[in-house]
Amino acid sequence: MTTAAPSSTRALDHPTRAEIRLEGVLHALSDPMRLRVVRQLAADDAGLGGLSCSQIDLPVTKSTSTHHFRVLRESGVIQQIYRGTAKLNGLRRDDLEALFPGLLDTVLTAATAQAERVSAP
Amino acid sequence: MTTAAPSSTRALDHPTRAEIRLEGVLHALSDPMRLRVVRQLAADDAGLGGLSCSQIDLPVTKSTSTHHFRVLRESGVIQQIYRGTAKLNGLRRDDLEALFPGLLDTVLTAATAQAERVSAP
DNA sequence: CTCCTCGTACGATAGACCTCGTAGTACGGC
DNA sequence: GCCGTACTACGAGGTCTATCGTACGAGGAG
Repeated sequence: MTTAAPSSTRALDHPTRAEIRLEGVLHALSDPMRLRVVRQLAADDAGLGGLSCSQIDLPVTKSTSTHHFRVLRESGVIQQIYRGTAKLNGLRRDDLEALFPGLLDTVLTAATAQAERVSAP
Repeated sequence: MTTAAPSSTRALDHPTRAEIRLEGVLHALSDPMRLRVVRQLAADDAGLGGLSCSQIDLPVTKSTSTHHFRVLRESGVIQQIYRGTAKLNGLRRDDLEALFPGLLDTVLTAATAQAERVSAP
């Protein structure tokens, strides 16, 4: 069938706040590619409301990107909304902060520190 | 044996502080069993200097326990020292705090919060 | 309308991971 | 010296993951 999909607004499945699990979040963040995504989203976070998938630079194919975005979404780390042909991604800061206070910022700070440490002379 | 193994003090391979990677730590903490180990070690941390493997209660076989302890050690989360026939485990709080300030405590707090949330009525 | 871009779905593959069981080594007690 | 305890090593099974390639639907640009 082509199936009667309500095409007005394609909706995506997100876990509710209560469904977000710490192990899932940690697992999502433990992959270098996904950590990279989260860092880029965090950098943008202050200025805008979301980045499209293609705005985020990853050294993998599109299929793999889609996979990582899905893992991030299903673990509750990011939120995805369709906007025309693009899909906007944003961190679920409020939910994460309510569930695990300070976790996201601590991980982001740690990631930045490590990046500087690794690339340091 | 024939091989001259210095049996005086069996040494275990630990990563140096500089070798500890954030992704490795997050991955180590993203497994429920290992998170459980870390929580028990943290609970003991104030009182003693280490718990033997068998003092930590895990619903898996010993082989599996050994595996998880190894992952925790090789990722730099815990330190292991032989003491006679037992092996004492302790968190590497200083190293983790130096590399990723606040990370361990934030995760431990989050784990406790989630445990209460899940088992709550 | 036609095309082009954005992202998805599906299948495939190779590697990692969690779990276990059995056999083996190191150390302390008798 | 002999045995029991504590943990390890090795191998195996089953599942999950990361990556890719190709083919497809949805929406804007011309």
